[in-house]
Amino acid sequence: MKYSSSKENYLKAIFHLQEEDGVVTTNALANELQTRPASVTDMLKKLKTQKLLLYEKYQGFKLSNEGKKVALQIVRKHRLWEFFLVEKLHFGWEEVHDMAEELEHISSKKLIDRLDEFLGFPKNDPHGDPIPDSSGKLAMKQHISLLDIPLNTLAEVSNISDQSIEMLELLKHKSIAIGTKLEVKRKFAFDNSLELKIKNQSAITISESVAKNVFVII
Amino acid sequence: MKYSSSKENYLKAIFHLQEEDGVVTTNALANELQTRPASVTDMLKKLKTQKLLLYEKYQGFKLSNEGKKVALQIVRKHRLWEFFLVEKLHFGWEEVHDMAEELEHISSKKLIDRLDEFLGFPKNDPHGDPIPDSSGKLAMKQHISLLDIPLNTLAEVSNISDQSIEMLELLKHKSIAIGTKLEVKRKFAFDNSLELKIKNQSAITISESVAKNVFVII
DNA sequence: ATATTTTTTTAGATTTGTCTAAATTTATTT
DNA sequence: AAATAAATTTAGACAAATCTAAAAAAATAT
Repeated sequence: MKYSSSKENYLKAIFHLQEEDGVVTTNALANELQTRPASVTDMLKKLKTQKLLLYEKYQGFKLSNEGKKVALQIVRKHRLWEFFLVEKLHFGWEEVHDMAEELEHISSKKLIDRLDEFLGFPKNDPHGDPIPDSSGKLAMKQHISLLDIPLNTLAEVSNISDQSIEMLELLKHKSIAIGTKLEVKRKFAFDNSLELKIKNQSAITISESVAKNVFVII
Repeated sequence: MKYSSSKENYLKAIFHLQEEDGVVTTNALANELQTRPASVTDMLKKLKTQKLLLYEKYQGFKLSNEGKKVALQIVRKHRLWEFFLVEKLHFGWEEVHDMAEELEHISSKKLIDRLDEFLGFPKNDPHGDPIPDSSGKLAMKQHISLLDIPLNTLAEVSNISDQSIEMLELLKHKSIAIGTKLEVKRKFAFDNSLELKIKNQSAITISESVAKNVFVII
């Protein structure tokens, strides 16, 4: 079955919001997709007709199994293309998102499976997010917030949950990226700010609000 | 400026028909795009409004300079993606067309220039068609002797330099004519004879003295 | 528990690209 | 040169995805 780019975008957005907040609302979805609530309602009805969504008006909605399957294939495509753009075409991981938004709608499954093979079956995309396998299975791995790791323990940045331009700009300035190895040296109780040490660099400080969006594996 | 996939398809189709036949007709274009003449007329008006096409009703049409420029960028994208699919993802050159039809509408110019670089600035796509450079310049097809083309590369017979009755009789027997598409499968060092494969036919052998008079474009 | 606010949905319009059927223009025949 | 045929265009309709404005339902506050 093939779906329009627009439908695919809805499915992906619902999938992400569902993961994050458990429940998805019409307004939240409209906000995520930069559109109007009325447009969302229109599309929800279409997705229901195609059995991609379980939806009763005013009663909320969530993806059907089929809808989840389609969403995972799009997530897979998005993340593999991002990996390709960074690893092979040498883009920075902060500039690939928009290109991947387009590439994720290329339909051929054979193409994406070949791309996966060409890239060496990567487990995570350049932002640290896991890449679903060919059958759509998503490996869960535990990302821990910087706030929750013990002092003086080497940790590797695996994921940035807030990927706003502003956040990325700040992290770039502090030399923090996916894969950066660091240790938390001090925690200040007053404002929950952290002092970090990155190998071969001088100590830096980040606020609680930044730290809670930086996830690591230890 | 960004154009819809549909507009891009029209521009590309007009470009190709223009190359081939000099003049393009509404019917020919409808046939090429598998659509109806009425739909073509509708689109021609839109393309004119956007100054991509010079068009006066009932008087025929052709691409403006701007339209040609856009068409060449799409051709560039199509051929680079085909090259990528064959060289990097190991698809056969006969199975990549539909995928490239989708990929050619990915908008980022930076992406396609990086891809070009990644691929080593190839001059021709897997079908032998020339790839426009970053500025949209299209290298003129050169006529090369069959003796000088690489193995397993699709070539189209463009010229026969010796047009004696004897030569033409021989070529007729071998089913070789202007426009015939073939590949050189083997070169025998002993007598420089060649083994050729024409689509849908069994392999044939020709001598060096015949081959040097058959020119092709790749 | 009623009033108010917020969220969601409906009704009707708009844009893009397509279609069919009919009209018009151009080309071809006799 | 008039008649016929072919090519092209117009008129009016439709589907997909979106929008605005208004109505309906649910949530919240007094």
